[in-house]
Amino acid sequence: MKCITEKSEDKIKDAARRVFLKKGFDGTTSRDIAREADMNIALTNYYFRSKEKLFLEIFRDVLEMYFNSTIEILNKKIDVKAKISEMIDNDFKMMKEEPDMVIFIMNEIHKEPDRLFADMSLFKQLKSTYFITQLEEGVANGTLRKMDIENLLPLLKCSIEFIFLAKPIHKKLFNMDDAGFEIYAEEQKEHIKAMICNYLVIGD
Amino acid sequence: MKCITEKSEDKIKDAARRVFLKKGFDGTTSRDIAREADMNIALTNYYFRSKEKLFLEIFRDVLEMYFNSTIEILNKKIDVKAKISEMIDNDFKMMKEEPDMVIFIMNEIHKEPDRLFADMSLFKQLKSTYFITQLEEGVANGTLRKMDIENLLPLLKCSIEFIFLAKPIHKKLFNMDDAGFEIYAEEQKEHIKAMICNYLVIGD
DNA sequence: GATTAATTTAAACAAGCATTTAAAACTATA
DNA sequence: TATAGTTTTAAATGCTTGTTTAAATTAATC
Repeated sequence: MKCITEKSEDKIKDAARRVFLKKGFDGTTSRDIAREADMNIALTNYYFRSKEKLFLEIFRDVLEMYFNSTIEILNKKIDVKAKISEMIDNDFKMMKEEPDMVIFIMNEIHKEPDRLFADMSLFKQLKSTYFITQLEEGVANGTLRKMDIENLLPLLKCSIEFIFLAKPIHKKLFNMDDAGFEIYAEEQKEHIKAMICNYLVIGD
Repeated sequence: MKCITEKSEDKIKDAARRVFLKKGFDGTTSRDIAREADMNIALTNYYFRSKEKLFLEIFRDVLEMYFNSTIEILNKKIDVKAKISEMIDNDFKMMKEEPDMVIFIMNEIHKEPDRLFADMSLFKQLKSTYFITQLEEGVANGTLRKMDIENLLPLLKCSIEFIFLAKPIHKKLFNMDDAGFEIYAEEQKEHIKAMICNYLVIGD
């Protein structure tokens, strides 16, 4: 992944990504980024023209990363139960690899909803996945409860993402260390899979 | 609620609460607060000594507000199904009244987890509610699935809170205006109640 | 190897930041 | 009404912010 001699532009972008994800746009200074990248403070503007433009580039990338794996799974030719399980596993993996991502996305969109318009194509893709067809077929078959994608998708996303969002609260409230939290999260994951399938799949 | 002549100290605190909730600590300047309160910029420091101290007072209040109604409901002498329903209704109401609250809490804790230590008593209260006894009794009875409070509580909280957290995304993704979102949220609320009870209560 | 272009640098820029100052304007008590 | 205490004010504090400058250094082209 990492080149021997990473280009300055990429070095800055990678560093900025790390800092922005941790501290958010408002909490990050140009000097923070330069320090993290180990580069001169003027180079951010030389390559990206402004802090705002650099941020928007990164935000676009992060949003894409957040949605891409989901879209991929939703289009897989596997049955609904397996798909739900994989969706949740994937979210779980994502939250472990990029624990700052979801709170970052939610917070930046909350403060400036227009930032969301960065990439419309992602939304179009999400609205035309094979999963939607599967749900409709299942309802017609009588194997699935009637439920719109609008209602099901957030259920799949929220449960895992929320416990990572609220990780500090959980650790404090239930006296867990990081290892304890991992065990707890795995437990929770299985509950969620069972609960959603239970509800969606008729006669499960 | 609002006095005819609100004391300056309260005027500043109320204004600061509004601004902090909307923009977060980093995104809020002393001048923002003074402008919102329509007061001289020096008065914030006159009454609260610093922006940080004012913030911590407000953060404590918000955290208390977030947990208090939950604790109250968990201690009610009503059956588990009714309690779950009321918990979810309460979260729903809270998110409509204070849409910025949850993202604010999550974000500030994420950036500075030590802020959470502001009020330990809330956590103690949460860990000794009547609901825990009820769950244990239900498991002993064979009426409830074996499930720890650690696993159940986040399920109750996450589903409603998450769709409000991600409200801009939902509106954009599913082409909703504010009215449409309200209808959608009500729908989702009923799904969540049914799904959780379905899973928890044996033979439901 | 000289000349042009691209990159990096230290220093400076004005604007905005949280906070402080000291004087002014109130309010309450005598 | 005079006096002491509280509250509010405009102005200034020193520091940090994002961004720019112009010179220095490196790389590329002939």
